[in-house]
Amino acid sequence: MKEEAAGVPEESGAPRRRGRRPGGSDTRVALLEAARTVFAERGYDGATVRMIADRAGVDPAMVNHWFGGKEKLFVAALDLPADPGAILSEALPGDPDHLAERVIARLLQVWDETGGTQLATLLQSIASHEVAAGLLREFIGRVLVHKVLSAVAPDRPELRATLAGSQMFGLAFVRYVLKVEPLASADHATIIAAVAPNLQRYLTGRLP
Amino acid sequence: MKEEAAGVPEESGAPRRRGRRPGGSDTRVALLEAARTVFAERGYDGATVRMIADRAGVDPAMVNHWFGGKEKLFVAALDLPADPGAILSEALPGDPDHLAERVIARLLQVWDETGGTQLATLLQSIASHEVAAGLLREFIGRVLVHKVLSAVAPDRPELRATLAGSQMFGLAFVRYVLKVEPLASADHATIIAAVAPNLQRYLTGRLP
DNA sequence: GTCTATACAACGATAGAC
DNA sequence: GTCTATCGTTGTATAGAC
Repeated sequence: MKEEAAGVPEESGAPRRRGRRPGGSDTRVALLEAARTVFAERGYDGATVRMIADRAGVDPAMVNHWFGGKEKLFVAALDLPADPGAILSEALPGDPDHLAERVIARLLQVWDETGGTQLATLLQSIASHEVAAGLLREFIGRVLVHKVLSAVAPDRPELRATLAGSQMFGLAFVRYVLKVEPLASADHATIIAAVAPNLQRYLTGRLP
Repeated sequence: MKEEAAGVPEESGAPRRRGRRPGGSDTRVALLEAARTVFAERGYDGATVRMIADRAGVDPAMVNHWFGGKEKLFVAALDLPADPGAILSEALPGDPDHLAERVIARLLQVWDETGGTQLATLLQSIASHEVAAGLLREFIGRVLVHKVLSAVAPDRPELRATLAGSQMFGLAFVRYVLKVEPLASADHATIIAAVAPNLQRYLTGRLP
């Protein structure tokens, strides 16, 4: 507990104005951006509300005011590095036997756009937090199964989707989070040639 | 590495003795065992030094004394929930064309032994902690590459190892951490039949 | 004037260090 | 064992938009 209210040891470089800000500024958006950055750098537990508020240049209490707590802010900030549904829709048209190649190529392209850091964050968040795990579970079940597989494969779409998801999840994790060589530095062509046949088997091949 | 299995007592209900312990007992080993249990149950951040010390029946200060801090204890404790090297060695003898089946079968057996919870926390620790990520990186590079692949496949052992690792990592994560159905509840035979051909291709098949 | 976004202070909890 | 730092959260007074 702190009782030293008399002395003023605190010196902030920039005096923050109290009360409502002038019309232009938007605390909510600033918090979301800061949250994405800080969660990306430190993970869920490592990121503190105070860090995020600092980065956004606002008071920590704003997190509660706008989002209702750290966890809710996390969920709001986890607003997808790229829209997976859109990516899959793009890959669907064309030869079904080469669907896997198109999917992997597009995913690698999107993942590498930010140097993989944004994806790494998402994966770490998913791994370390129940809420994020639930989000991914829902995504795999809904988008992957009913959007892709029902269009190309008749039998066991759920099993195919989870198998395909496990391969892509593992690939993403090893490449962008764990950064194991040589996979971390391999070019897209190599990865596509290596992984596409396996993914294709999960999607449309013969399963037990 | 194996530390001597000196009579390590279970913690439950044992009254805490004071002063120097009799010759046979080993605080270091007790802490390591306690650390494995607690890290497995709560993850890295969720596990506290006090919990571990409590479980080991020793003072928290012993963690600093013997290991120099929580992180160092973690590294020391993460010396295998089940020995992957041994598992791979067991799977090596036999028809090389069915190596993947044997590996997956054995891994599933070990993973499921604890209901998957121990594996789940290990994976989460790997995902959320730099140290653990480094450990896995080293494991994939050293054990997988030089122990398995050099015995069965001549070309690109590192790439094969990382690809195989990504598939098994993804499978483990989706099944035990994310618990996505139907993969989470699928029986071993189904998973083996589904995944083994893909893993086999990474291990010994034709690669670009 | 009313409403609300804001800043500041402090709380109880807890974990790691000494 | 004790101490200290810091966490997420809450209460409250205030400044500015409407």
